[in-house]
Amino acid sequence: MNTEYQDQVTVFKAFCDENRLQILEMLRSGEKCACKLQENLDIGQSSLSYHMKILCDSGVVASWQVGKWTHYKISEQGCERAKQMLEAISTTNQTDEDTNCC
Amino acid sequence: MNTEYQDQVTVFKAFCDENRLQILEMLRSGEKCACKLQENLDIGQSSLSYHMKILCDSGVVASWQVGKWTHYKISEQGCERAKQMLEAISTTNQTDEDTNCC
DNA sequence: ATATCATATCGAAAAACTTCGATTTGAGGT
DNA sequence: ACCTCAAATCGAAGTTTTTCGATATGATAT
Repeated sequence: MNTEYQDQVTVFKAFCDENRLQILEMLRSGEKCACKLQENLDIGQSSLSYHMKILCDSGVVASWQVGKWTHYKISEQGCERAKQMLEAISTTNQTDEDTNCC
Repeated sequence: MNTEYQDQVTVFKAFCDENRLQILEMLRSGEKCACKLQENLDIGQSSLSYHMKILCDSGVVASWQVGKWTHYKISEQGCERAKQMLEAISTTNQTDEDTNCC
């Protein structure tokens, strides 16, 4: 039961940090490699790597290697999954509108 | 610049905790008062109150008083706002697809 | 093979989040 | 006015997240 929600936590955690949101905004304009992302952020290299891992784990960002460099882009598929999750969470299914407890 | 993202963090934080996701699932079937929510959760009264505050601050949940009791329900408006945010975050606007740095 | 460079990982410190029990607040009931 | 009960707030403890500097890994170039 608890593990059921763990998936959703992993996804939405992507959007719960200002640095990650800034990274996502940068990726909106097209794929980027880590060094490019680093330029506009006020964090160290290891911190960026940490955030990119969280973003990739969420599925919202995809990465691939090109030589020494790691490239990142927004994953359409991952975003679609996030949207579906949000839709599922927020859609009411009024089964007991009348069952008031107090 | 930082405050721009703070809004989004506040919204998505609602979905980043298993207890809060469980609360949201309970609210999907209709409005509930705190005591009803408490029954199905393994946390104390003050912790529930803490989570409800985060949910209400996000806008995803709305609350109102009925006598001594506080009632909660999913806010259609708040959910719509969250969806729009997610849409905005994940929609690519390919302005520099060619600008590869490395 | 050695050196170099980009990124990932590690370990520890700092910051933020979550939890609890105790107290406060605020609405009703007597 | 006083008591009771539901929920909010407080302060402290426990847990998780984020950060950094140092080191490891892995690919390329010399």
